[in-house]
Amino acid sequence: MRLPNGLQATENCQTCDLHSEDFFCRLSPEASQALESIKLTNIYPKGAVLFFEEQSPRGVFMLCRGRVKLSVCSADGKMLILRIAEPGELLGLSAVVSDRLYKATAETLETCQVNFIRKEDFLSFLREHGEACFRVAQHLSQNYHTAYVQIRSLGLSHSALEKLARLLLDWCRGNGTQTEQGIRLKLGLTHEEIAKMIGTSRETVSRLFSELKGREAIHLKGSTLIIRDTAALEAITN
Amino acid sequence: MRLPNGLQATENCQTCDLHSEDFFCRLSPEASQALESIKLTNIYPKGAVLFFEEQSPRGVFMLCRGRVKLSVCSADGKMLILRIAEPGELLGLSAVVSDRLYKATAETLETCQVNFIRKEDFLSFLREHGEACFRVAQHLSQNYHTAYVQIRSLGLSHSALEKLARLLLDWCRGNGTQTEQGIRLKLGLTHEEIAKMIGTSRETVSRLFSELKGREAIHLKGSTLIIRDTAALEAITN
DNA sequence: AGTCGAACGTGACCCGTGTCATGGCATCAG
DNA sequence: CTGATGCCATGACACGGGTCACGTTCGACT
Repeated sequence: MRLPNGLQATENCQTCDLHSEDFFCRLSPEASQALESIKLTNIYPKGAVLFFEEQSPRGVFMLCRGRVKLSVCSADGKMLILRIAEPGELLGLSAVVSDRLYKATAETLETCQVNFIRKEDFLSFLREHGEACFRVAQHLSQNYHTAYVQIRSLGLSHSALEKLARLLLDWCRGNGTQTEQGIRLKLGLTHEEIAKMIGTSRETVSRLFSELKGREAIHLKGSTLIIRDTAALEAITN
Repeated sequence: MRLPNGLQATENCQTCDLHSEDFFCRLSPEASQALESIKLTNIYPKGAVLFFEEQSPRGVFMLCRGRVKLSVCSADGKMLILRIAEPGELLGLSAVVSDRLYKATAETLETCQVNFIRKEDFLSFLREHGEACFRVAQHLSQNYHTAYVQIRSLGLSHSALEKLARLLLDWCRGNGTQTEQGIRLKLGLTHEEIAKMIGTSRETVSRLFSELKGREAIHLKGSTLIIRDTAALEAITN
């Protein structure tokens, strides 16, 4: 199960499947309680925007249920998706901590449960709870790491095929389920969105999927994708 | 002046020109003293490697004097420069905080003075000093921000020219000095290294500089570059 | 069933740039 | 002076992939 209920999150993190970097987990009872008292729980429908790029930060958003798309946009309308945030993540964290503008736009991909904490409340919470502060640092480290992975993908790839292969292998680790035919995973994104994740065009993504199908490396049926030949993908990424 | 002496760094930060995100500044006397007692000062010659990509972290490096190149390398030898670290930065921070491997290689570009702090010492220092912990979070935020800028540059640019223009404008903000002919800045990197910063080839960088000279946007004499037409560069970046 | 819009597939064309190759121009050691 | 080395400049060429165009498939709704 995903995080079952925001209000109980701090008590039952042993039983939920959130990653260990989840901010809720393993806080002391006092810190947990302080956090409880300053957070505001909201439900957002699909397509809602939590915050916009270049907006001045109002606070941080703890994602409890649902996925959120984080993207940036250039002046001429070209868009790049930074990542898809999963439950357990703290969005807008670096903007609040370093008192800068939000650097990305956060849009829900499905119905989401979100706990909002006002900037001032969050900062004074951090000032009083050193342990939480350390967890924030770890969370930021994690963000930095995913940014680094994307930089590698964008900057070191020789072709769009290589970037796509990297992305698919990444998804395997996160959401893949092993079957006898290969690793199966549900891709909840359109070709258009995949294109925006690897900085290429929709048409190219279509063509690359065709190519990988031709090479028998993958198999597509509807929105379920089966990776038949992991080694082939790894060979592409060198 | 740059950070004049590692041992006095915490006392005279008011007078040094390090950025406000500098980790040394504005710690309480107790925290400063604790930091003093666990740091080890070293001098490295040009070309020395502080740590390698994929190495397990030994500690963090406070850069006091000199510049350090942070780069990543793909399996087939292609290299990408993440950024050039300036005095005041804490290198290897995210690896130590989140207990992962170093994600980049750090190589000195010139003679550098560096304070090293062992991982265990640094973590227990953070545990005992909440204020330092918050500064670490801010520092990581800053790192995340520069990573984000690079992602924008790599992912949203339509051409190598656009990426180069972005890089030059970036340098203007950091190291540029206004003159009557335009903004002058010393480029301490070879074309090869510039190419590795924007993910292109050395030849392309040469060609692009020629093109910008032809457009009268810049002027090159030796290693000093004069930006004659900032607006032209901004137009390129949209 | 039919209709409509969103998402996907694929061909044609052409610009940008990676790669290879060659040569100029510094600095430095012998 | 001469050769070596590192850095920069520039031409030729091939190819990846962005863009435009059009057709197909799929699911949602009436």
